[in-house]
Amino acid sequence: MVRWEPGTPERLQAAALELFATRGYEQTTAAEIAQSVGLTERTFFRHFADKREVLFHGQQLFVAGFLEGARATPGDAAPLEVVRAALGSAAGFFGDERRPHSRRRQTVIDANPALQERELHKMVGLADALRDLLRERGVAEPAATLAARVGTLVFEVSFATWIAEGEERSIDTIQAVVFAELVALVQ
Amino acid sequence: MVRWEPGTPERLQAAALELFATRGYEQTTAAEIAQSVGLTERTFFRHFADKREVLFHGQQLFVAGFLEGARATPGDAAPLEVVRAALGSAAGFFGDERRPHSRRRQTVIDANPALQERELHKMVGLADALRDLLRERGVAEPAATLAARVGTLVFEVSFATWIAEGEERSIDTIQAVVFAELVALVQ
DNA sequence: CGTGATGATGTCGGTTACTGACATCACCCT
DNA sequence: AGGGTGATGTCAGTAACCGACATCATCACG
Repeated sequence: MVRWEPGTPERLQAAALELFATRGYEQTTAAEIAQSVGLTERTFFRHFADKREVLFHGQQLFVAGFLEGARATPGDAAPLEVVRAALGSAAGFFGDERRPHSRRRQTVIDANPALQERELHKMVGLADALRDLLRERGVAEPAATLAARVGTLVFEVSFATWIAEGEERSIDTIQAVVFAELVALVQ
Repeated sequence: MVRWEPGTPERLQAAALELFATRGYEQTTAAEIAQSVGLTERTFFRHFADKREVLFHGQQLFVAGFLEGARATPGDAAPLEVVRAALGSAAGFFGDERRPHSRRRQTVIDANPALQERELHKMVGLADALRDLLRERGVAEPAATLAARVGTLVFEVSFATWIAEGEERSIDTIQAVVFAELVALVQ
């Protein structure tokens, strides 16, 4: 018999998603989320810097994968090749079994500007990390920033498509299409 | 003698920028901003939906100009030409006389994640409006979203460069360079 | 010239997000 | 057995907001 159930942040996250999806984000208090898993509000805020963060726990894995893909590329690869590698490696985190959960989560985010702001900020944070990686490889500005931001843009658009009702293609496939569209656009 | 001084939001904005720049954003309360121009906290929140918004008052002019430039383009122009026109027209709002103020404001934003989130959200809102305009002109997805987001990306990067210490080129000039870099990147 | 509508503001009370300080208490190591 | 550790609880406080109601110069209109 353990003193505390393990996986506290995960249980809080699951409870939060459930409550946000049913009652709505603003109609759910942090205290309610905590109580629904037998904890107090204070404990909630020990695990998450703020109420929004509860929906973003676990993203480090995705971010790490994204950057790992970029890093695994040869040191003299063209910026857009590094970006492509990052996208490919990130796609590994979005298998078909994850689609329903991602859909549910995204529905909550799309309904709340406060959560959208946080999501955008995370994406730009990821782009900034990729930009730094490109700079270390000698890519100058503004090319490094442009390449990195284009990478997260392609991901965002692809993810939104992957999530869409009725969509069945893998995110890999979608990313390839979106990337091709972008290249075709810029001529 | 008028009952209320006119330009209440503008006075609040000026006071807020001053206080944010000196004391810091989080160390400044909405009540303090209001008091510094002889008003109450409640009045502050009647003019701004939240504390962050005070720094974004007046952006409608920029947004309107951006979209106006896009709309002024022939109906069969290529997506990227529409985007280019939007950028050119937006540049009109950033003359040299505005540079010191923009710098000061951006310093405050760059120092506060909460303000960065809001700024990003505004940019994506602008991209969404441009995307809708492109869709009305028959541009399909994901090209419409990609073109629109690329437009705000070029603006963001150009603006950041324009703001940089020692930079003296006009934002027009910078935008042309950034745009060219982006085209060169995507080959 | 009175009067009632108007609109920006003030006042007040309440909720909720978040924080610091301190207490608790099962577990683990020695 | 006993002290250290780490996650949690408790409590009090600050500040961002919001709803409801009061105030009061101005102004249109009769």
